[in-house]
Amino acid sequence: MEYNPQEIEPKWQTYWREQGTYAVSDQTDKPKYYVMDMFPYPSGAGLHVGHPLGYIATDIISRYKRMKGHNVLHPMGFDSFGLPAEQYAIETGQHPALTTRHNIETFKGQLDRLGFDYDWNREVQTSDPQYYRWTQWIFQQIFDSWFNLASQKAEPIADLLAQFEQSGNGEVLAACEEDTPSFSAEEWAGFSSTRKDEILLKYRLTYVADSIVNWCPALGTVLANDEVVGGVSERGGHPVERKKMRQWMMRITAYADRLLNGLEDIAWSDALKEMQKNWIGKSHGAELDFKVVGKDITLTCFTTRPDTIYGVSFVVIAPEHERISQLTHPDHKTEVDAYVEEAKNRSELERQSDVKRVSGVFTGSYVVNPISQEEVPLWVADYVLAGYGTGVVMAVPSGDERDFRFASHYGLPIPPVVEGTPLDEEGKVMEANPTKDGVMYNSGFLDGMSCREAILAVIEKAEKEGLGKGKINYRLRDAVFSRQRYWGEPVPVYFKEGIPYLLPLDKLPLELPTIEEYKPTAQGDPPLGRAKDWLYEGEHPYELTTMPGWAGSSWYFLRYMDPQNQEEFCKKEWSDYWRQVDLYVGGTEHAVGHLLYSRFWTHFLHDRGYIDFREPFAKLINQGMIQGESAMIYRVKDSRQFVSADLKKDYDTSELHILIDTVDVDNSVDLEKLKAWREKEFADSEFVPSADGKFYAARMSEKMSKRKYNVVNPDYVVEKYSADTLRLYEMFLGPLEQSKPWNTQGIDGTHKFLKKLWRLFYDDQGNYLVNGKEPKPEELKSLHKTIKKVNEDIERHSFNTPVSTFMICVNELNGFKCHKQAILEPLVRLIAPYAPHITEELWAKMGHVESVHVQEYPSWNEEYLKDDAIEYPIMINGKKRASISFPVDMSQEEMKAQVLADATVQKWLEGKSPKKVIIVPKKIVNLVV
RNA sequence: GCCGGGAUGGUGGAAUUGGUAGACACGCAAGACUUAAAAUCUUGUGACCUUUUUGGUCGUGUGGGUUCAAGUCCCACUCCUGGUACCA
Repeated sequence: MEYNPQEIEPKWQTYWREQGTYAVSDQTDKPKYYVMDMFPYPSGAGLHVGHPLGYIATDIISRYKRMKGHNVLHPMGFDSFGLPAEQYAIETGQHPALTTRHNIETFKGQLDRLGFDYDWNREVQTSDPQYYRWTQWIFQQIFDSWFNLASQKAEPIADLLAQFEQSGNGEVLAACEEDTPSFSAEEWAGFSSTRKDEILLKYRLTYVADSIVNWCPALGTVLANDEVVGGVSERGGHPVERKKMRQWMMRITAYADRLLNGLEDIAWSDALKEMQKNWIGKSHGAELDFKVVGKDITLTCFTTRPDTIYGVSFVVIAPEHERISQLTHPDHKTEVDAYVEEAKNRSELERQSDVKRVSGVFTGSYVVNPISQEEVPLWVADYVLAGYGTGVVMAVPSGDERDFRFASHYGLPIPPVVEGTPLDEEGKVMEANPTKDGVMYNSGFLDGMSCREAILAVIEKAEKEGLGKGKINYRLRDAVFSRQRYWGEPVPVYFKEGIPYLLPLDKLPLELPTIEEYKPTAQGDPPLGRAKDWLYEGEHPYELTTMPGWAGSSWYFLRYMDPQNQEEFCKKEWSDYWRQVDLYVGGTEHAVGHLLYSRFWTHFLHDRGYIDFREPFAKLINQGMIQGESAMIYRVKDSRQFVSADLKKDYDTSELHILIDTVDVDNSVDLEKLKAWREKEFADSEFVPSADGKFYAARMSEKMSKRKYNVVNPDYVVEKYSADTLRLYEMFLGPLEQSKPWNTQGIDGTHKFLKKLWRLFYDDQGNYLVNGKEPKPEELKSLHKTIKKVNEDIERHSFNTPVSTFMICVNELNGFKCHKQAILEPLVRLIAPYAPHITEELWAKMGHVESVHVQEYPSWNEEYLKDDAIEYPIMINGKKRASISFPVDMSQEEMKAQVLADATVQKWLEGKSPKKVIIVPKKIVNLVV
């Protein structure tokens, strides 16, 4: 009887399903453990070998913790709203729900074949109305809340309303829109109800506003900042424009400080915390008011360096600034208008690609430095961003590199104000000095102060004289919550006189309407504009945009706790039991998107009392990407000729990805296979081979992608080897966090290990070898050494090292010819989390009825690991010269005496006596002569 | 530019607190079994030197330093990689 995974793996998968082996129990006396993967988007391409990496790790932890006596929640679901299904729908007319359902079936089939212990009864799908009903419900709670800056938390809008009625909004400290008017209780009482609702909307945590958004014409929708990478869309790489649109927004900025401080309570990598910190971008500084000469306008500038106020030689305003036309002197109108127009037409990509270009125009106006009273010119330039700070910057060319470049280019003065700024012989500033280490000069009352003192002095003076104030600024923007798409959650509101109102609770879920076509309407409305009677109570229009992809994924970890609940999004009893996710595993691509948004929603739900904790994910591991191996061949430009990779330097060539399967291990291409793969393309091509007659391709590691023909599907590995082999191999490949290329070169090693494990139970003739003999000390030692190391390694989340440890143990037991039940039983339990199928089979062969996966995980006994004696290497001046065995309980003095008396040591000492003898217990003896 | 992470044999990687660097696996080589191949098993495998050796020298990206002892700690640099950027 031999190891036959094709037979045993499906057998046990069926058994687990039928027996409900992994059903999550409701017994709450056990300690809980919640381990979760980032749920996948069910793409049409199915699972590739990169997906399971994290899934295998959480599966191992899940099985390990269960065997350790925990009640484990290890769920899986699908982030099933998204663009690809909709694009496919536009092309084929097929409803995205159908495509999605089909893809999910494929995914689940593939996942099951790898033997994961998910309890599918707890599956969630974000596109399921029974799920998005609660996404809509949470949206409504956010709509029904405002952020109280005094208490630093979200509170019900009714409380705010009560305050307005009692004392107006003069005393209210709230995160709200900047154009919110102030009013007294009497004024409030006099407002129409529409006016009241309009004002309340400015306070809500989700609100409608005209804002500048990232518009992607190719995708026909807006994108969040984290969905735009380097000026193009993250998905598809299409150009993105800045456009002003009326949008739903989420007031995540109110939570900026909370999200920043919360990072201290969670075990995430420094790299990831750093990314979130940078994204939030907190900076301390001041806002200073510059009066415009001859006009009744004040421009407020944000600066982190108020100390350099005497170095201001001009002020710059962003071309998108609203008041530019008022600020432009009639003599300069033509130039300014032309500049503003040009800036508007530049795409984000263009703007970012020539960052070094200096451009700007003088407005003809002057502003007054509030501290020095000096008049300085006001310029317009696109290096100032409208979206950050106030859109106006006080330029200090001696202290800021960009200001310096601008001043040099346009011949503006560059007065130095901090000692240590590099000057030439004539006393001119040679380059900007952005450091804060120095003493002020040329700076009026600040002279002689350090930068840090001067910063405080300027803020103090500005606040006393009403010229400005200390200010903290954030890079974080409010999140755009509207997508001009069909395949997303409908927003559960209707509009009356242009003001949004919440749909009554009993009308949830507001389901997606059926439409004929998924394109935008002829008028440019989103696809929902095509829906007939998309009206509340037959007259009030519903919202036409849908929620973004991150809505459903921001709270899904809560739904797993109570997935079938029809009354609540999650019963508090269950969120109180399961609480935070103890271990969350997923890719780093969600560092500032999903991981920030779901922290935001979790903080919010906590504020409103729905859950008892603020942070969703206590520990997070970013698994590395498994890269695919691509193969490239080289076509001579404008010809049908291809040249072998080693000859490409002699030609002008272009690169072409080919199917990786057509390339042999030595990189030579099987031309017959290649032609069969793409008959039309290669049939009459000419292939110029290398000197040895073979035609070579080049290989490269890059992200797996359908377009690069380098996708490796796990099903293939499961068929050729086994699911257990794949699981072990993906772990064995290296540390979980590390990115690594997929290659199957070493996969034989892990497969061989499973066969060796099997051979401890059966010989080649199929005889059952396991016996009940007493184990020998060396066998017990080998086993317990292994148990100890594996336990410790899993506890510190090192998933690769236990595989090696298993291999060493099995090799040793084979060497001992040990087939003893007393040794093999714990061994099988030990390996079970890594290789669930083979261990289940072997466990059953040993006569057990109950699954190995509900057994206790083995723990070690130090007794078996004790050594009578330990061998110490003896080093003389850093060189190993001898090796002596000492009993464990021997004193250091005795050891020292023995070392010095040893014949070999004496020979090396050549009669000299050592200056120092260092004995490190259980490690080493070092003699210094 | 700024902020992270990293660099160890032919390859993937191990070394947990500073204590015999290279575990384990792949690959390669030799051998056993076989008519043969596959599979399996055994042995060897960092480099160089040497008069065989149980010998010597060098060796964890580069150059310095601390230490009895450095892949590990400190300083400077090179390269790779992830993030991010006219953020004032």
